[in-house]
Amino acid sequence: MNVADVIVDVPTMQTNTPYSYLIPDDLKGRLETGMRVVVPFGNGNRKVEGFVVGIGNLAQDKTTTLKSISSIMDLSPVLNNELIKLSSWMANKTYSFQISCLLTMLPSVMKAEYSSTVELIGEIDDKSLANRFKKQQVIPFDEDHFSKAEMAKLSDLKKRNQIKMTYHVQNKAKPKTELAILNQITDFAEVTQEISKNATAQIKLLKLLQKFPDQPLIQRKIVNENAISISAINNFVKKGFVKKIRVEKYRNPYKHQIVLNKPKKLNSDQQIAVNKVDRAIAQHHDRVFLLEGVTGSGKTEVYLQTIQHAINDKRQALMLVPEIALTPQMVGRVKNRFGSQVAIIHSGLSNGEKYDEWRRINQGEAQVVVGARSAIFAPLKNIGLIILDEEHDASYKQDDNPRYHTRDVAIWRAAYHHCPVILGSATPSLESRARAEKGVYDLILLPNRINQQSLPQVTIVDMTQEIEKHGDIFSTELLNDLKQTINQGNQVVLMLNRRGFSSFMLCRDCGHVLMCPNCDISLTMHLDSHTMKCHYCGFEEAIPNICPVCHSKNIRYFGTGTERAAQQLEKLIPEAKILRMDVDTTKRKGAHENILRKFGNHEANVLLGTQMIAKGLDFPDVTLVGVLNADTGLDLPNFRASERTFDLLTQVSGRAGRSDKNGKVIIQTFNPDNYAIKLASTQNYEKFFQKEMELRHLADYAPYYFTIKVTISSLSEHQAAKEAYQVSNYLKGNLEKDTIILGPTPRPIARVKSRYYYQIIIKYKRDQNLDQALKHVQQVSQKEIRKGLRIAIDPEPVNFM
DNA sequence: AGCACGCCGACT
DNA sequence: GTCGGCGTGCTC
Repeated sequence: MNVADVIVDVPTMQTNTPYSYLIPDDLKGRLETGMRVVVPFGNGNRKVEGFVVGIGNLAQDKTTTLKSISSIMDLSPVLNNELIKLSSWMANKTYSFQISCLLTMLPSVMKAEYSSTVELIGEIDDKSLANRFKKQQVIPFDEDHFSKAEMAKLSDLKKRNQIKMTYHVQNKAKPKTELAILNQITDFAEVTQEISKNATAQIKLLKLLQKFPDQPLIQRKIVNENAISISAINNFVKKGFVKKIRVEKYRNPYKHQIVLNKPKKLNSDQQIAVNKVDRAIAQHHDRVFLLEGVTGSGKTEVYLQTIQHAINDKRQALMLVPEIALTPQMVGRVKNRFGSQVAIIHSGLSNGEKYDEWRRINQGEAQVVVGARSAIFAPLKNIGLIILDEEHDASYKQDDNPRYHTRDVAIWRAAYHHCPVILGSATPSLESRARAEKGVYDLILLPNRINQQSLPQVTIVDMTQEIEKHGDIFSTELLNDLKQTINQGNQVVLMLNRRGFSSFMLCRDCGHVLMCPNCDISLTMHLDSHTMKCHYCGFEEAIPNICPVCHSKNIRYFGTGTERAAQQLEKLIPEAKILRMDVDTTKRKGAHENILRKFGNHEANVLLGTQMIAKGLDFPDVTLVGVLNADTGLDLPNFRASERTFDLLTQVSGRAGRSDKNGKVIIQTFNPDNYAIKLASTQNYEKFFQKEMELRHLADYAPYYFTIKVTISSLSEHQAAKEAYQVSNYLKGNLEKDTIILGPTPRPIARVKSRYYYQIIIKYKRDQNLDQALKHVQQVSQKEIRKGLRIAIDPEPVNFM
């Protein structure tokens, strides 16, 4: 056991494989698989972080001389075998580097920080450079801190050994540690002879060591629990019988004095669902259940009770929710049921807090983990149940490398742990629902709202008939209902899926539309910040008074965002007290909770927001929901546009009438006959599913075909286009005949952050050559990649912009 | 990624 | 003639 296989933190195609390192004697016995290490890599004395993925003996046929591991970064492993296996599966499945997968599975503080220093050894004649070394011989090396001439001088000095570069790998993850001792004795009989008979403390310590010869013993515990003094321990250190080391300090699992909520009584549908899942938990069966329940049907109670069963079975539960549904309301329900056994991972935690929570889970102190996408990698060791709430939600797909889908990872982990998965939704993804149809998943229906509440009454308002009357935002019907609801003391949720005040500026004289200088997208006006903003790259500039092209004063702003809607509504209904909730008002930490708390306390009667208000909110006094423009998602260049619209409308409608009061929903649209809008108004998922399946079948899209999006981008449009055609030609020549290749085409928003994007869509049912062809593409384009080209391979993309 | 090696153009 | 530009290969 003298060699460790290490995945190094060098994310490239060529280094995407384990490298072998010798384990130096002083690290033997301490190094374990799953630990992070610092290793030398490449020329000079460059050091990088790496993950030990295996320990073994040096293969006989290895002729290369191996380098040695420099140091260990962790006191105990941060990865178990399951997660190491998962990372390699994931890398393969998402066409990404294993190191990227490993790093996304862990809290961000585990990614090392790199820096380097230069030490002056000889003399330098260069004046400016000599100045830098005036105060000290060792200075930090930062490439853009030195001029080009100085850099040249430095590399020259280095060649002549006049300076020395040192590379540092900083570990940002600093768990609390405490002193422990590690046994060094091999022959206990011999040592026993050596110790004087009246040294009682030493004899006691020796016996303790003999009992646990291989594990570190915590000094504090030896002193407190065995009544052995520190001086006896230090004596042993002097004699070389033990070595002092630092080990991670384990938190005391605190017992929370919290009144736990009792399980609620289930209706018969819920009971059937719970029973089915329970059976799978008990039988260690990795079954996938699709729990399809209308909004308000009590899915959460099913989750909570099945989680309880996993715990009763001495196993753990993992519950995933979309980030925006991770509201205090939802978290509260889980915490109140399971108390201190719950770990919550949400975006509001600082990196340090996330690390603490992660360690708690890793130490086995949490039995239930709740979190958004990345929580699927929680280091639970004995999972009995995995839940994906709102399984259709787009946020479950990671939009950059590694482009994994949480659902796939969940199913992989469930298979590993032999436990069931619940995919819950009122509007399942077509893929999941189709799988349930085929019997791959087990379909469980919750067709009724709990307590026999009726679904809210939904009215579709045709805005093409309304536009003349009140500007273009509020229809007469919605205004009347708003007034009525507010006067009755009830509350309203209004959704407008567009941020800002106006979505674009148009010059009436020359037709110029103000665009982002870095992206092919118009700038949105924000009154809050008095700027024109780009929603893609964050560019901001002052709001112009005149057209920047023809200098005409005749400029107008079009398109309505949440800001303008709020302003208009204040004018139209003065008694409306409005809370606005969108990316702009929730940026600050805790702002999200704040807004919802205020709304819950009736400090406002209208909650106006973007799609982030559609999910999970449960306010009993909301009796009216208004969708100001149901069309925003419909014309996106995405084959899931209808699905998204149906989902969004169904979700937001579900916010109305959740207690004993009846709810009403008004959907304003310019496409009153659109099937997604019509069917959402009756919450008819089944019919929508049938209709959408027909269309997907006709257009050869999911779930009938798998999709892969290949995006080629570069700062040079020419390079991107050229390479895109080369890639597409290669694929056309190497994929099977019934695989469909669309493109290359410029992406719908062809330029973002000054990069030009081309994309190719591959649609296939089964293609044996696909994997190899795509890997070939990644391999072959290395040259272009060096010149700034990027190739992103995205299996089952959710975003086409 | 980061470094060395090696091959070509523009300069004291 | 040499210096240094960048294209290419390699890292246990």
